[in-house]
Amino acid sequence: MAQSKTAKQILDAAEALFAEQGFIETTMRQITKEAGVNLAAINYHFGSKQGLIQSLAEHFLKPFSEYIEQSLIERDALLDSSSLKMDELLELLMRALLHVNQESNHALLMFTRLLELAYLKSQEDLRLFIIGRYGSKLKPYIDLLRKQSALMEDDEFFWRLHFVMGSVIFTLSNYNMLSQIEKSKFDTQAEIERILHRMIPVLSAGMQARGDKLYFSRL
Amino acid sequence: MAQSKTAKQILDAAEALFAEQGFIETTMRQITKEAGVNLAAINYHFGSKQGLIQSLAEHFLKPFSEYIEQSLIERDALLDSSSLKMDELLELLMRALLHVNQESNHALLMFTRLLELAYLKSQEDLRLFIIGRYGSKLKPYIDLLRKQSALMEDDEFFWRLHFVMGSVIFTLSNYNMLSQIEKSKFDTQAEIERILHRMIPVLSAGMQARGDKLYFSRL
DNA sequence: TAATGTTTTAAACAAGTGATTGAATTTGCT
DNA sequence: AGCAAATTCAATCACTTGTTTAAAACATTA
Repeated sequence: MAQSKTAKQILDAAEALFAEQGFIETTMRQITKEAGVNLAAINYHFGSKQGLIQSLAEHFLKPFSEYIEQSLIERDALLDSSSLKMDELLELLMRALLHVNQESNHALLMFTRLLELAYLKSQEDLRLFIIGRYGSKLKPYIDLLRKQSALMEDDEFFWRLHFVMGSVIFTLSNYNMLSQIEKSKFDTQAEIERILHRMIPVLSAGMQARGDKLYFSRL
Repeated sequence: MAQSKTAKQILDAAEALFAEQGFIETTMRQITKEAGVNLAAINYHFGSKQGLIQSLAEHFLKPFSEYIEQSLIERDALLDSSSLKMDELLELLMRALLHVNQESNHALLMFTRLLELAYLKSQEDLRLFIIGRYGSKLKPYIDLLRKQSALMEDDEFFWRLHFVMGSVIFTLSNYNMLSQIEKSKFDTQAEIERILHRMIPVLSAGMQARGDKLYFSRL
């Protein structure tokens, strides 16, 4: 058996709690209580709390990056670099995110928490782990995104990627809390889909916008 | 007794540490050690750690919102709602952020941590405190932003504001860490200024982008 | 069945957290 | 100066964190 019953229960409980509260805020006692297992089970099966997080990280990042890789191959985007326009590239990204979310309805938030942890918090370990493991897999996609963006220098593109990531991560992180306040939980999956789609024309316009040199001298 | 020497030292140390590490990650022992005061001083002068955070919150949010209020008055934007175009509104926002940063070079990051805490973490107390205290002051600015955006429904605008906030918060949160890695700390203030200005055309295009009818039948 | 390896359990550990106390000290005022 | 209020201080409290331990229970297999 590749994965014991207890380990599976821990992963499920941790996924839900991490997605809802974040990694640091979630304690091992919460996880094990929710999972109905002993406190020591996490250390026994995953070595440490960090080990549990990394285990979950692979679980979500792998299908995500593979989905993007596969999509690019299917659509021959790697041969013809102009076959996919900006809107289509972004929609592909959104589809990849939703694909991750199909495994469980917490997956997307878990995924977001991971990036949040890797980029917002000073968690250099996890950050390097993610980049080293999935950076090369995602590079072709980034390259395509670059080609469909407005003409700009490397550092300008670098920062625009941050703007895009910020929008996605921030919005999805917030969605959880906002949905509780608005109590419009009738159809979470469809609602997330709608928000992600709202981003496409906005981010597309942003990436294609001409960088205005006027501002650099004005302030 | 407007502010004792000890309280001032605590505020300075807390500002630097909070900006660098975040609120939860920074302990009272770190702050008091850095400030060269006794551990109990925080509770004596601010009641609690949360009291210290709220005190700092006011210290930064007040000049920020007042700067925006004042700028709108000076430029007669409240009388003529079309006097300021989208780019100018966003530049005004960036100027307000930089204005806050003039008091100290940690101010902008502190400011960002505050919004991060209020929006990303489930800190309902601070969230309501901020909205209740500064929401009404910033409403005129939001209204102007709305008027200069593409025609859209309320919820669409609501989410686009999130996209913008996400870009700003995420990018500024990241800047601190990235600048350490790139060790290009030659001129922090100018570098932040450059990044903020990079956002203007991107965010401007995003807010003015037409919502794609393919995804929404309502608009 | 008996022995062996694996898993679960309750309890405790070590290290941290923010908050509180009461005595010592400093300060401000008449 | 002297007294009262304000402030500082070391010590400690009550509590939480992730982790470890060693015995108990379970599972597997020879």
